[in-house]
Amino acid sequence: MTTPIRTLVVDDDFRVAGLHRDVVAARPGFVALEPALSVADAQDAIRSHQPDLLLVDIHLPDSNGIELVRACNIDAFVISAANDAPTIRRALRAGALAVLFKPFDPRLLTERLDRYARFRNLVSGTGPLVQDELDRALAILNGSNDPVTLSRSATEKLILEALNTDEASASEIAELTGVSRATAQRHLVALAARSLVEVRLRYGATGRPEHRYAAASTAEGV
Amino acid sequence: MTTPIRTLVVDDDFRVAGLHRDVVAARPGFVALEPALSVADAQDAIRSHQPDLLLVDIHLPDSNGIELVRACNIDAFVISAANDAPTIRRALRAGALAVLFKPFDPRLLTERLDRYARFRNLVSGTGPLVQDELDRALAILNGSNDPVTLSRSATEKLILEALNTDEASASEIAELTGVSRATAQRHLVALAARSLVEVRLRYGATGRPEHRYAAASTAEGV
DNA sequence: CAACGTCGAGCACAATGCGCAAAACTAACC
DNA sequence: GGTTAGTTTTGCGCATTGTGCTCGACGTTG
Repeated sequence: MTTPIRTLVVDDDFRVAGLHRDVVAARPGFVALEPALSVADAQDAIRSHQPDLLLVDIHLPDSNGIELVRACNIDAFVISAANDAPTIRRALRAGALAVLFKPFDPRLLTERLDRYARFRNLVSGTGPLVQDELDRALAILNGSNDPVTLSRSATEKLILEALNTDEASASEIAELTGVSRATAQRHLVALAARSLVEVRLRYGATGRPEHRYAAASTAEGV
Repeated sequence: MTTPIRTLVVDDDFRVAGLHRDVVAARPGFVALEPALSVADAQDAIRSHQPDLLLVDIHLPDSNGIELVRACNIDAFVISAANDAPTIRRALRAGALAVLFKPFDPRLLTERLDRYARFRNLVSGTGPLVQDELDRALAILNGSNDPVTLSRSATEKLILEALNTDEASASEIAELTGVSRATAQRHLVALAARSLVEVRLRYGATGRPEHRYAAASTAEGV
């Protein structure tokens, strides 16, 4: 497979769109088109550039990303801040090959892109497929073969849940979760490094400034 | 799962439609509607009966089965005599949850129906899904051939009995049962993957958090 | 017979908690 | 203003515990 996969990000949040475009651009075998910030932009870009893959946010200013996916005969991932089951079912029925819940670790997108590339390699021809080949391709896209190295560890999940929508220090999270302060801090620092958590410093008391952590607001702003 | 999955077969070949309807009708948890022989028939049946799942042949006399799948917000399998890769890609982009190549062994349809039922069970709620849950549901639908049988080996039975109503670590279960710690853990992990066992992490001691296992509560029977 | 699945032993290493030193702040003092 | 002391928080190295994996043995099945 020598032809790069042209990928169009469709998201009205300029910063998120840029982040996802950068993830795509960094992937060997992929070419990232300039993101589209609306369905109308996306349709223009689709006409101009014939992308092979769309990364479409559900909530777009002028329409619904799911309808865009349904209407175009292009492979697509749906990206969603909404994670209610009915929305997800609608996305799958519209033809989404994957659904990713914001905010997600960029490595999850990377992994899904790689899976898609392998899937695409198997179904990209013009000749006949046999059932086994198709099943294998779909298993690559959706299978559970890979160990859950890219999903959040149990402790990470616990810490993110403890954060909820509040801001907290590492000590407070430690008390809420039962892990030690040092462990909570280690995880929070790592999550911040991956942009899943935002950090703010609190001054005014004696001693070092306290790091306050909050869940990343990229999803909440949608 | 108490509500049967109403399933509509859409195929212009009366005999094949009847065959597939019979496969569906024979499946516990499924109700087969009277097959539709054209897209127009199908649209009538969809309005009258609100099917949960369509089995749609691509080649229909008055239109294209893929367009029917695309246009309706209903879970669908596509059944196809055509097995060229471009057609398959179109079907997947239209939202087909599975693609089956005619002629196929009825056991393949049976297996795919069962997978769909389990997938549906996981995504049928109205509440939020997390990424892991969605991924697991899709893996069930399309994953490699994990025979997630409900039968239990002797060792599994032994371990479940040792769990009883208590919470225990793999080491503790190993001592109670006489199997090795690694084997106990293997089985407990597999049981957890099948939602028969619940896992909780215990923090506070030096060293990795300890996985504590408990028999799944009866809430899983919903 | 070969193939396959399960098990146990042993090992590497992942992930935790502890203890402590350093960093970084505020308040007090000169 | 600058300097120092006290305090709080961070960050790190180390020891410990638990997990996950490999590989060979063994029993079962075709």
